[in-house]
Amino acid sequence: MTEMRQLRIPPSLARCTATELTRAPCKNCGVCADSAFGALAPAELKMVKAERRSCVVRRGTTLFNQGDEPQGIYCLRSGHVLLTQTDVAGNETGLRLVMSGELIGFRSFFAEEPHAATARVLTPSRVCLIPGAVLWKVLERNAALARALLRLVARDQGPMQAPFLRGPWLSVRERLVHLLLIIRDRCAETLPDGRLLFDLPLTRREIATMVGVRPESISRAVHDLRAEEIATFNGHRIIASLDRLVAAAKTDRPH
Amino acid sequence: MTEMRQLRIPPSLARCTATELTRAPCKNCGVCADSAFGALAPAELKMVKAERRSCVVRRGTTLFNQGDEPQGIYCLRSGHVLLTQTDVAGNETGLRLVMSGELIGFRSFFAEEPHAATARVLTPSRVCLIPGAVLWKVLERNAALARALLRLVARDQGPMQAPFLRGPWLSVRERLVHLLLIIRDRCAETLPDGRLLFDLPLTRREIATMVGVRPESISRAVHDLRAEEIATFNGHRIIASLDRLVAAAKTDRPH
DNA sequence: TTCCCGCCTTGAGCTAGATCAAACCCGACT
DNA sequence: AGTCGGGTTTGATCTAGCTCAAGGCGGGAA
Repeated sequence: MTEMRQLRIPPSLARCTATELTRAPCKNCGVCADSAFGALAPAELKMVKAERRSCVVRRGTTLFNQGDEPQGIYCLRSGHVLLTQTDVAGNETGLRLVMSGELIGFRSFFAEEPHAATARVLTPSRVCLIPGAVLWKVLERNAALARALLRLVARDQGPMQAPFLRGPWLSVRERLVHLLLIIRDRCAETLPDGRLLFDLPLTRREIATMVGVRPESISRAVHDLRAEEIATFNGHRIIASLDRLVAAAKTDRPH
Repeated sequence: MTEMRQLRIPPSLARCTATELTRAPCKNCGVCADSAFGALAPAELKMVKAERRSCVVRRGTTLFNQGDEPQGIYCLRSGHVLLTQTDVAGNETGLRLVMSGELIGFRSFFAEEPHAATARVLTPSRVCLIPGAVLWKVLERNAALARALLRLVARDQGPMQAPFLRGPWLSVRERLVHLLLIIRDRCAETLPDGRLLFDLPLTRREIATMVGVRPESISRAVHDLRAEEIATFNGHRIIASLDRLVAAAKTDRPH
């Protein structure tokens, strides 16, 4: 318990059982080098590596909750995380589906505001927390990192937040198709027969938050897509034909 | 004409008539000091002031179009600008209503991508363009500016882009009410009798893009709001009672 | 002045998706 | 095995907002 506080693990993680909150040394991790932190000089990278802490979390854990004060930036070394925002009436909106290798929580951190979203773990994940203090220290003297982070934050309003995905212009079926196309390059693998395999344990409710409709509507849309042999949803396996997805999208995704 | 090219005025501005494209010296302008550029040292501020150029543009002018390559950051010294995004099918979405004193175009500039939106002038405006080269030069050595700009960009996904404003959860009437509440503190003045006055020449169509519905629906919602004595829309004048707006919003705006 | 074009308003119908409800499936727990 | 609870499916109904269409208003140009 004392150790956990030392690690600056956010309170929401304190619920984790001992087995999943393994302290991991975080050696030889290339993830950070691939992300915006590629701009770091070796000495600076060493500073970051020395300070950051990693842990393993299971599905359902929240890395942080809407309203929490940011403590730093999270780096998702493996697994999947869903960022959602809930309004006062309790309506949940999916903002971003985070894949392994991506950073989490940086927007609120740099906005210097409480987290505007909740980060919930979808699949067993290994997560690093890079404390804010180190970040500011390194930023102080590395202009290239500043530029890389500005680019990261500026590009954050990704495709999943594209207004056209939620506007009244697309049917539920089209929105679902667009969603698959949007996350395709980051989380789908191509099967030998050319079809796409998405391995994500998304509930109907979670999908619904991402395209702004009700879960029942997703059920019906899924049914339609199967009937038209465009895509099948079996548990956490989604298998789809790229050609038919593109055809069903009708209007190409912009930008 | 040669002078205009010297000024690095974007091509979309080249359409302006001579009278509105006045070259203004941009002296004694406090706007930049109030914005993120407050982090600048006097010498750096002088660099920026030396390089930037200002011009006066009329309603309908576009500062830049979706797809254009960013040339720098615009500073709106006076007037109003609407940022919109259009998808391949021609559906327009209003992203941000820019008020005087605010910066424009910084997101795409720092994303180092073509502009994702079009900036259209709503009321006669005076605009400064701060060329990208100066920005990078100053950023190189001023970590405080980097932090301020990170904050600016991170906070950019403002309330108008809040998902709850477009989701299926709010009626058109409620969305319109929320829109007024959202822009209130930045563009409404309080009349002697306590009511709010918004002085903005917004067409029904422009309002519709901001809340993601059809112009006809706005017409009907406006009619309702007048009937219920919540707000009146006369040309470019919107007069509303704050109390009744808040009551009509039902669910308080989150965050 | 007249014409014209774009914006606004209002009406009438239609339809996609929300809403409510029932039944089913399945894994976790006792 | 039995129970329980959450997720899913499917049906029936309802309604808000889209769509199309017609008419009015107003400002700018010839």
